[in-house]
Amino acid sequence: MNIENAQVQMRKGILEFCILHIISRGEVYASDMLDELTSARIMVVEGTLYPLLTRLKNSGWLDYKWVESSSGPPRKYYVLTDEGKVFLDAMQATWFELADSVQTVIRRSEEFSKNGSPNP
Amino acid sequence: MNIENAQVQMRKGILEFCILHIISRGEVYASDMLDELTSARIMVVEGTLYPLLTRLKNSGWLDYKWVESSSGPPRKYYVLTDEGKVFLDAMQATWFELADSVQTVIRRSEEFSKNGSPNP
DNA sequence: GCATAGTACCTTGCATCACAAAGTACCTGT
DNA sequence: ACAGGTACTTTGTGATGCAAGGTACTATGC
Repeated sequence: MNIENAQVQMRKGILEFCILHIISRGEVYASDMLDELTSARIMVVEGTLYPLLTRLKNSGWLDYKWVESSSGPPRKYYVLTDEGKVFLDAMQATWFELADSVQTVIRRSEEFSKNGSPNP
Repeated sequence: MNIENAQVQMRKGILEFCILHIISRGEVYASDMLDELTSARIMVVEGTLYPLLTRLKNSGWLDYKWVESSSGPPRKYYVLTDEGKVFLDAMQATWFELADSVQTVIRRSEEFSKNGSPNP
């Protein structure tokens, strides 16, 4: 295992959360999402995004409609369903808890290297 | 897919980072790690932890030694190798970047719901 | 018309990994 | 011996990120 692989692992699941967030703002299609994620320095490729969108759709959290484009093939514009909004809220709570837990672990290591074992 | 599954996905890869952090403080064995992770509200079970430790060992980031216990079977006490320390630093940088990227996505959604589209 | 390029969406196959469940081995107390 | 607790291991399953290749539609150039 190398650092690139580890980075990929660390991002798993969080992608889903970020994509739901982006769709929560309004109708978007896949290329919009890729642009937004890229600008937030979260690299995603089509082979990851499309199956993920299909899964979220099949779970009932997304819906989409075909929209004709003036320059190219039609696009799938996605929106969040009401169930999807509930799910997104739950994911956000999970994210904050996780970030806090990781911060706890990091803080303890910092205290340890400053003071020696903080445990009595 | 349900919220439990999504939470599991979100934690993937981050577990590895947290475990390396815990081992970085000094020699510990598996039950120590489980206690520490549980107290940080990161639930892990043996079936996850042991294979992960084996992977990290095989990657050269951990080493261990058998230590006799005064009450029970001998224990494997793990320590970070020099390579492991370098890897942990890289993982930590990745974590902070990822947390920042996610925060960026969340912030944009908040701005959107306050002001409408922030894009000109 | 026809070919080329660009855009958008989809599918296949592979490797990785968390987890549940069952198993192995060691030590202590009775 | 035997039961109970502790510690480490293994097997099988399901989920999923991703690379690579494919399909389909539109516009442009000739």
